[in-house]
Parts: sequence; C-alpha cells; structure tokens
Amino acid sequence: MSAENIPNRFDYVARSGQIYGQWLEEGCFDAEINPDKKPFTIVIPPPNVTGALHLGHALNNTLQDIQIRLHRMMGYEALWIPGTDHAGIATQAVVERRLKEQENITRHDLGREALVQRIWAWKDQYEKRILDQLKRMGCSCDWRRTRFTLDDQCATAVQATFFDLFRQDLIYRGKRLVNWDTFLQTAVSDDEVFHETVKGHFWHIRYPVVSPKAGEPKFVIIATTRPETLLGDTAVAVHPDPAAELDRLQVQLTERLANASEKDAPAIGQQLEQIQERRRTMLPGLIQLAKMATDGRMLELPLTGRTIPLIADVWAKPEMGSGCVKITPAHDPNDYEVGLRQSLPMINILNTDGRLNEHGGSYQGLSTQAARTKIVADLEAMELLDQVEDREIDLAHSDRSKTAIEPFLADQWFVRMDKLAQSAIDAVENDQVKIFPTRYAKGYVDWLSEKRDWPVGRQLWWGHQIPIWTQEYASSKDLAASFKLINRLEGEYAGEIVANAESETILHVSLRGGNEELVTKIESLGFVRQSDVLDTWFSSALWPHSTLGWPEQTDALNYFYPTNTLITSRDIITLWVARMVLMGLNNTGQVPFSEVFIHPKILDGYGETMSKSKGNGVDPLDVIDKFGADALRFGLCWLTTETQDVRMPVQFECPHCEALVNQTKQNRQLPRVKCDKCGKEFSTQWAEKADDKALAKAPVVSERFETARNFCNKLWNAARFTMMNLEDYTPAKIDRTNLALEDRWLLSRLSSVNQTMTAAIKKYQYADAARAIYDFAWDDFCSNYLEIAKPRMQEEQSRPVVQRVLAHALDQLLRLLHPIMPFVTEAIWQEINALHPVRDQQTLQPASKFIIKADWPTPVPSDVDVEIEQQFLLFTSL
RNA sequence: GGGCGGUUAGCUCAGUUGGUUAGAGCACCACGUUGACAUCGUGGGGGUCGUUGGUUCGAGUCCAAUAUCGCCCACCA
Repeated sequence: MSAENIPNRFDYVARSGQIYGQWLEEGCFDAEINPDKKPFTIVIPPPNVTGALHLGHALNNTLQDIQIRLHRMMGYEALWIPGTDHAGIATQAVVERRLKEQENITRHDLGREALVQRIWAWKDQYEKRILDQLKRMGCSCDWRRTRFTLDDQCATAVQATFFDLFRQDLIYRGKRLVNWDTFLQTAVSDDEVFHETVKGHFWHIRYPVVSPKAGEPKFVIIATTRPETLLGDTAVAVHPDPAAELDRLQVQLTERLANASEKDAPAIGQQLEQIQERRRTMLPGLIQLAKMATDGRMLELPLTGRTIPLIADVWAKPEMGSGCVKITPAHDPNDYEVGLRQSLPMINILNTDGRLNEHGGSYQGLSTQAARTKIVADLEAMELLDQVEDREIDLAHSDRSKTAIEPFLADQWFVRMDKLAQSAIDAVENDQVKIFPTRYAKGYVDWLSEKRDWPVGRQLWWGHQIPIWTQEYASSKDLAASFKLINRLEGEYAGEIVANAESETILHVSLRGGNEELVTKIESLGFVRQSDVLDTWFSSALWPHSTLGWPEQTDALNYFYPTNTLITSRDIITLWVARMVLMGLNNTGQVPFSEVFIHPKILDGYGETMSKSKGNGVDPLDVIDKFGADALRFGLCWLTTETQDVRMPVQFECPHCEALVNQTKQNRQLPRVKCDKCGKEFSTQWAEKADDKALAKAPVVSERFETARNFCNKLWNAARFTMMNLEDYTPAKIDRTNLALEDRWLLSRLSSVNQTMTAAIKKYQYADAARAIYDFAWDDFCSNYLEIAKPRMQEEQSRPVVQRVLAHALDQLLRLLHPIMPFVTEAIWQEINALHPVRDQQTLQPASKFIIKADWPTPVPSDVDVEIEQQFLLFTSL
C-alpha cells in the first residue's frame, strides 16, 4: 500500500484482533528456558472466576503487560503466567444463589458432587470470558502455561504443602469462634461479614450470690446485649485489682488531658471525671467482689439451675458497666480467650441452624430471637432484671445470606504462623522483597507481627478438600493398636504418611497426594477424610511456584523462579502477598518475587469503589469497543500515580444516538434509563423484565479515555505523514557533526525521553512515563519537528537528512510506545516496514518483523544536549 | 482507638531536592477546514494551591496545629 492510501484513522476494530492473531501465531508470548538470556517473570494475580473482569483488573493487567513487553524488548526472556482463581466461598455462593433464583433449590438438594459439577461449568464459562478479556486488552501472556488454582497441578502443590506443614507440626486442630452463618450453615471469614447498626437493648441482669455472707451483696449485676447467651455462661469476671486499674487509667487520662488539643480536652476531661466518680462510688464494691472471686465464691446462674464461679480476670474493665462481665466462652471471642486462660468449661448452646440445643434447657428449639424475648420475660418475672437501656448495636451480618452472624465455637484446622510469619517479616525488612510505594510495607509487617494462627478450613464444597483423614478411637488401647498399623504403613510408603494424635482418642493422618492406593487403604481402616476444604488463599499462596510445576524441580521452576515483580492492589497485601512470601520461603527456600508494586484503585465519580452490586462497574470490553484497547491502556497508565486512587466518572453510551449520559446514584441501578439527548430509553445491566430487555442495552464507558484515543489517532497520522514524505528516502548514517539545530534538538529529546521512560517504568511510575512520551510525541515530534520539517523537505539539500531523522525518530518513538500501546504501534510498524525497513540510525539494519520483538532503544548519551533543549524551548515559545 | 492517603482551574489530576509569571487533559469562549490529523490547529478566559500559625531573602513544596473526605486495622460485656 502506498502511503497516500493509508486511511486517516487507525481502524483498531479490524486491526487489533488481526495483530493479536499474528503474535499468537508467531509464538511471540511464549517464553522458553534460554541460558543465554536473563529471565523476567510475572505471575498474574489470578482473577476470581466469580464474574467478568472490570476496570480495576484492566488496570492491574495493563501495568503487568507494560513490564513484560518492556523487558521482552530489553532482551529478557519474559514470561507472564496467566490463570484464574477458584475463589472458594465467593464462587460457590454465586452459583448457589443462581440455583435458588432459577431452580429454587439449595445445595443440599443437589448434593456435593452435583453442586461441584455445576460450579465447574460456571468456572469454564467465566474463565473463558476472563481470558478473552485479557486477550482483547492485548495481554502478552504465555497462554500455554495457563493455570487454575484448582487444577491438578495446583492440587498437587497444595497437597505437598499441606503434608509438609503437617509433618513440621505447623498444622493443628483447634477450637475457634467462627462467624457462623445460620442460613448457609457455614463459617464465613471476617472479610465476608458486614456490620450494620441496629436498635437494641442493654439488659442489666442480677445473678444471685450463693449464700452471701454478712455485708456481702446479694447480687452481682452484669449487663449484656444478648441475654440469651447467659445459658452458656460459665463464669462472671471482675477485675483482680480494680483500684490499680482505675489508678492506671486516671494517670493515663491526666497525661492525655495535659497534651490534648482544645477540641479533645472536654471529652477526655469528662472521661476523667467518670473514673473519679467511680472511684468514689463503686470501688469499694469492686474490691469486695475481687476478694470474693479469689475466695472462690459461686453465683447462681438464673434459669439454668447451674452455679458458676465469680472469677478475677483482667478482661473485666472496672471503668465499664457494672465492672462485672458475664463469660460465655463458646459465643464470644473475648470470653473465649478468658475461658482458655481460666480453664473454664465451654458450653455451646446453639445448633448449626441457629436454634438452641439441649443446653438451652426449656428454651431448646427456639431461635435466638425467640429465646431472648422469653428469657427477658422470665427474668423479669423472677425480679432478676435490673434495668433496660436502649442502645444502638453494631451487629455483624453475613455478606452472602444477609442474616445475622452468630459467634459459634467450632473445630478448625490452623496453620501455626509464628515461624512462617517471621520469615515473611524478615524478607521485607532485609529488602529481599521490596514493596512500592514503600508506605505499604508497614501494614504488611504489622499484620504479620500479630502472628495470629491461620484458620484454613472452610465448610464448603468448592475447593481443595483437606488431605487429612481422621479416626476416632474408643480407648487408648485401640489407639495404640492402630498406631502400630500406621507406623507400618509409614514404613511401607516412606515419607508419604504422617500421623498426629491430637488427644488420646483421635488420630489424624495426612497423606502426600497422588497415591490413590494409599488413600483406599487408609479409608478401609476406618479413617474418614475431612469434608472441609481449604481457604482459597491457601492455594493462591503457592501461585508463584505451583504454576511453575513445584513440587517437581522442573527446569521452568529453576529458570523462571523466583519471579521478578508482583503487581496487585492494596486490599490483598496481607491476605495474599504476605502468604505468598511465607509459603514461597517454606516450600522453595526463596522469596517468590523481589518486588511488589501496589497500584491505585479505580473509583467511580463519587469516590466509591466500583462493583457489580452497585451498578457502577465498567466492562473493559465496552471501553475497548468505543475507544480501542490502546486507548484503554494508555488512559489507565496516564492515571497511575503513586499516591492517588483514580476517580473516574462513568457514563452510559446511548445505543441510539451515542450521546454519553452521566451515570448517577439515581440512575445506576435502574433497569432502563432515558437518554438526555435523544430522549429514547435504553436498558442497563439490571434489565430483567422482558420489555426492559427488549430495549437496546447501553455500554458503560468513561469519557476519560478520549484523550488517549485522540493520542492514538495523532500518532497514527504523524506516522502517515512521515510515510508520505519518505518516498525517495535512502537510509544512511546522518552526520551528527553537521546537523541543524532542530535535528540535534530532536535527537537530544529522543534520548532524554528514552531515559525518562525506561527509568519511570522500571520504578512503576507509569503516569510519568505516559506523560513523558505523550509530550514528546505530540509537542516535540508533531507540533515542532514536523512543522519545521515541512519547508525543509522542499529543499533538496536538507530533504535527505530530514527524512533520515524522521524515519529514525518515528522508529524509536514507536518502540518507546509499544509497551503501553501495543496495537497501534504494531500496525504502524508493519505499514512502514513494508515501505522502508531500514530506519534505525544506530544499526542501519532492517527492522524486525514485529515491533513486539524489536529491541528497546538505547539512549545515546552524546546526543543529549541540555543546552540545546533549553534553547529550543525558548525559540519555539517566541 | 491506631495507621495511611487526599484536599491545587467548572471536572479529573500533575507539580521531582523550597527558586522567575503554579501546569496538563476534558469542559468553556473566539477564530480557522484544498493543509498528516476537526479524534485537528491558533488564540483566550478561569486558581487568595482547605484553614491558621511558623521557618526562610523566598513556601503549593518544609514544620506545627486545625478542618474535611476516603481507605485499612483493631475494638465495641
């Protein structure tokens, strides 16, 4: 095609798919083990298969692809491993909800196997959609290596890891208070719980003292927001030394008051007065109770006929309530801690469906709500109810079922974190893993420093089933007999079976995966596999090495691991990043990556996070359809600064007239919206009714990608102009000692921008990189150099030199832009290759067939002339 | 309660170690289409840099206080 026939718009719709196909065909994304090259590896943060990707993913993956493409051009063997995450509870909940909505059945109607099958079908559908989205964005992943956190390779890694941790005694069975969803009948994690303030009451209840001595109170008063839990009380606590505690608080508050600002002072002063008031009125009573506690006095627990001890424990705060607190170890996290400390019995009063069990006595079978009403009435009748305050209560609800959470004592598997967490702290503190921006390292270290054991079991069906088999024994004699059996098995299958006896009568066996014969044998001995599955983060934690074939010492693992950088968003620094570091260290002895970049989050026009449920999410494909993938990528890159989240007002694009209709809090959840401009109605993602669905659906986009789209077009036309003026171009070295000012200036700028770009991308300063190349392309190359070149190309003497400078500059500009805008640069590259393959002044060699495989430009330090750049700036501003 | 971040033009954001007249994109106003590009060009309007105080010859930038918005963590008998 001759240059004149090139259209004046880049047809990204037609060209992008075609170019991507060429890259795939040529294996441009495939990384091979190559001892002559240094590897550069990134593993994708595997998107959840719960749904399609949104703009946040588009940002995340664009930033990774830029690194991969840059390093590929720089001569590294660049590997980007793609994949998806099974996302445990989230995916199962989505599928279960659909079952309920569309077929009105629950998972129990289907059964485990059938449900899991349904979820696999869902996974196949969304994985395909997700991978397709990544391809449309231009992501240059090595698709041959695509993994899924629940596939066989990852399962092998999970089982090997679990087995190893078990053998190291880093996995144990323990009781733990979990957030129990009584509707779904599963524990849910803290992140799956939301809090809502509801109106409630604060009931003050009298617990009679058993045979009070003279001068002693007849009752101890406790206060609670959940009176029904008294059925599970096993103690009442009072502070062991209330006088000292109040003193301490008083000193502390006095100090704070002295340093307090005018604004805070009154509140602190008030607290101080309250403490002093308590000292006067309540302290003697509390001291007496503390004495009674050490004497081992008992209280009568109303409605149960039980007596419980009055105990001394620091958990009871003398400055709060009555100074006494009821202890319900099986239904309150703090009370649980007290229960452990004080060796109190733990009485679980609930069934898994949330109704009271046999420990509820006459209240058995009632829901907690019904029991509460009845208990309060009964207490009142017995004159044990002291006073009732109205109070707002922050009540935990399950994200999934929207029902109230009951704290519930359940058996759980834990990973002991002490040693593992320390290794991950050390890795960051001694810079083996560098986190950018550096401020995020603090949260990482703080979280790990708590070294809280990791509860890894989930009462789900979708996930890696825990590779532990348990057998209960009637007596320790039976146990001893089986121990022998196990020991024998261990000898027979050396290194593949490890047994722990949790107590005298329960034995747990963990098997290394992949031996069906052994599993059969163990099960024939009466061992039953744990039905729980592992927390989804367990398999994600292995991602950087499991994707490369660990536990096999594969060549790929040896070559590509540790990976170079991990690019992710800040909300999973602890959940995911920290755990990858500690698991990587445990399994391979090496950190999983040397750098972590935490990128901003994309918010909507109101500063709210985008989500499907709010209706403010944006499908990257909508943006790609309207503006092109390059515009999407450049636009996101342009916005990626170190400190700020990205606020992005969102519009519906009217399918009738293409006008952009602002998305507002009012219209974003409507099934149909009327266009401001043409007045016609269109449907949205919420359309369900037939007449709504019949309307044309509006894509959701943001006009903030216009700048980037225009930039693509500018680049396209600059290239077009250049090509139109290269007809009689002859490649040759330009004589740098005899150049016009504007030529020297452009070459200087080119090398400066090259340096800036390379440094900025390597430091994850994406916005700086985008701005540098945008300014260079638009202002320097187009507005200045091309305009000056026009008259110079009419002169015979200067024409050849200008052509060579132009060809070279465009060539280098395309390369510099390629990591950010891969499609348009590849399209231009191929057009110009067909006409003038030799452009690069440094080599004077024909350009590579694809720009994706071209060398990253090397700055020419001798070309950089700060003085000329400044002079020229003055010259053009005149 | 602890930690982190933001506050600069109508909107969304830059502003490096303090240094002339605080920038960009979008939006707005005027003019321009035989021009590589109207997804463009030329010109223009618009900012007491949240507030107060301090350091300095000089503060958007450094320090202190304060207001306000947002995020994370902990806690809430």
